Amino acid sequence: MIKFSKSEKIKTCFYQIESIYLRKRLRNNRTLHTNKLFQEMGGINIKKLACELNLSAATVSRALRDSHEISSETKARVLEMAKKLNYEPNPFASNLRGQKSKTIAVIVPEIANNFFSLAINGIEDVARERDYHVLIYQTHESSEIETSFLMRLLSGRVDGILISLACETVDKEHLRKVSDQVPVVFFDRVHDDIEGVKITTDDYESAYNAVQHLVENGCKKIGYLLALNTLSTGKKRLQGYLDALKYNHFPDDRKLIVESGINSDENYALIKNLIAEQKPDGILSSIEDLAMPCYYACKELELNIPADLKLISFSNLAHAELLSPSLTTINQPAFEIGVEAAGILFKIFNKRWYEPNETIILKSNLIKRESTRAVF
Amino acid sequence: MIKFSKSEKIKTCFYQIESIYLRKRLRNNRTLHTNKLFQEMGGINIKKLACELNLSAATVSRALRDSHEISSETKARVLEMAKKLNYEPNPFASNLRGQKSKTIAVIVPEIANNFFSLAINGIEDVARERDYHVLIYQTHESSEIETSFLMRLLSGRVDGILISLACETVDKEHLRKVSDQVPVVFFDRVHDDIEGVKITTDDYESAYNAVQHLVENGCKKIGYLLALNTLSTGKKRLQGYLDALKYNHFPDDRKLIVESGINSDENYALIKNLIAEQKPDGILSSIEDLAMPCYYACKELELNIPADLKLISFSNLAHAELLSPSLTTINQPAFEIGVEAAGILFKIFNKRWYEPNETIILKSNLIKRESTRAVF
DNA sequence: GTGAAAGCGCTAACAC
DNA sequence: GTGTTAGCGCTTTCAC
Repeated sequence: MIKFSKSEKIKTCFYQIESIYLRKRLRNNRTLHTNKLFQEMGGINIKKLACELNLSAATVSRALRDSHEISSETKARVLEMAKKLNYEPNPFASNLRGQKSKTIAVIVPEIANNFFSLAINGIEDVARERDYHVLIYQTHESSEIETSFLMRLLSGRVDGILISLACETVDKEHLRKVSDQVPVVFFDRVHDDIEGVKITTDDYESAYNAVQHLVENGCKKIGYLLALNTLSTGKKRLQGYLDALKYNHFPDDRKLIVESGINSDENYALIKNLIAEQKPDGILSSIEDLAMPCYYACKELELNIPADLKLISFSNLAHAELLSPSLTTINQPAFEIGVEAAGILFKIFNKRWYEPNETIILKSNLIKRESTRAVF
Repeated sequence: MIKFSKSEKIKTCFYQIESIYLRKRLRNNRTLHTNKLFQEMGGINIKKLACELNLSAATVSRALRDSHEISSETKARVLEMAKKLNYEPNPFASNLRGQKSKTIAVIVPEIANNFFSLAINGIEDVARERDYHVLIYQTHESSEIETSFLMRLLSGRVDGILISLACETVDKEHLRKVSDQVPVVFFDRVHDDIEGVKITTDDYESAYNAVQHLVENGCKKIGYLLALNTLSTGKKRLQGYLDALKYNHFPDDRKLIVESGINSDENYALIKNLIAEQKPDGILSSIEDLAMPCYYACKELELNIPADLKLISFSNLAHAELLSPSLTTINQPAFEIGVEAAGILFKIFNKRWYEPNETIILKSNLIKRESTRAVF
């Protein structure tokens, strides 16, 4: 038996692989695949690993997946060599074979948003625990982009999808088509009339309680900054506001409701106009982005928060405490929503989820601060 | 010639595929791959598409890639049918074949951070333009997690990597190994002694100018909240601070430098201690997370910002303006960094980048606000 | 201009 | 306990 030194062994392995190709090339009289030889020389794959160990690829594959058919001695050898050569199985090959991608997709309107980045944080944590990969897509609130992402994900690229819908969403048909083919879990921004598992917060109750909080602290005329109204999420917040007004026998004055415009300049103008014209003494904002302009508008109109106007907003601002004045917020458990949504997706993968149309509702937190303090 | 209705045609196609498998199964006397038939009936693939069009898979493939060999009439037919059947090529198959994944990875310490979420926003925008997918990983500042992500990406899962290093990073060896095999672009949190393309901001100048700004507004004793000091990014900020002190003939007092601790409670204690004991009249914070505790500490120590203590911080807080008092910030162009980093990665892909060791420096913006206002 | 067939790297089925 | 082989869906090479 001839003994090889390590480097000689590697060379031998390379020549062995090369000769296979050369033989085939001669046999078929074909040109070699453009960069095949280069690839063979470059990356380390299961064949080379097997060659190095004088084993078959199948055995190596089994050893790496800790199959019971393989002797523990062989397993140890394989694992050691795999580590030494930094071998990582090619995911595309195994995915193609096993029809599993070990990847989930997260589709959100914007990443650079306190709520969504916290939710993604939660999702990524859960995914990492399970050695899953996370693809991120942002729709910028465009239904068209959203649909195109969904269509691109139909091809088996991901095992499941977590989605928070764009405001503009109308195309429910596409959503249904997708969720027929790949598990989808909706979070926060949902549509009640689309079937599926949904994780939301108690939007109705939160809005209702927010109004109650304003009333208790002396508000008589409460405005509402409306957003997400194409989604169930937004509709519930609005309904909570309206029902709370009714409960307090406040008139239902639509002029007190401002609907978010097309950009932040327009929003600012609309909000300033609301405050100047209608003179509300309290405002509930259904999203954080509409609460900030209130601060600026009050500054410009020389109104004092909370003396002249009390403000409360759905928000995941980390530093609401440090605003001037500190902002009373309805704090959604964004991280937990991400964890929960991802957790359910994995349960679906493992066939441990039996409620294809369940809605899980997490509780938001009303954090009372300066902006709604009673002033006598 | 027999004509089929559409549904009959589909059935025929299915039976045709089924019969292929059944024949093989008989021939080989093997059991059918577990879920093969189900798969065949489920997803739409190139074979079924081809079958539907009475073409070969090869022709369909070429038509979809707009090859010049295919007649425009055929192309049109294929495209139409592909659209009708919602056909999306299986990415794992094409990736396996073409050794391209159309995917990039982004590795950051934390997603839920204004700077990183903005950078990811920029990256995602560029990726979407090019029909690339974006994988997200967060290291939570752990070098171990970072290395394990990098190793998992060695297998060809991604065409390139964008990374902002964890503070804890020490394992430069692994980084080198990875960047030998797959293009890597570093952004913001970089190590000068690792080779590679880097996108950073003018950290040294920013810190230097921040100190100058404090001095100009009357500060005589300026503290520094130190972070990222294991990285070049942090070292440059510190050096900027130190050099500016020297320029102003301020003593180089290490007691004025507080190094970020292991958690936010410890940070708060350290910072409060610095302010109480050393009584600085100005503080430069090298990261946003250390600036916020200053507000709380001043509140507790009954010190006024900016009268007793002026504060300036590296930060991408959207609402620095609304803090009380509004915070003077060194604003990094986070979105642009993301765009730039992704842009360079794509240039590398297209072999249009020839500077494997270049550092691109974008300018940060000093935004002067209340927290550093001169008080006389 | 189109079809047949090989092969990307891996793993399941079967053989021994 | 290990080796051989086929095939995941796609693209490319060669044949016509």
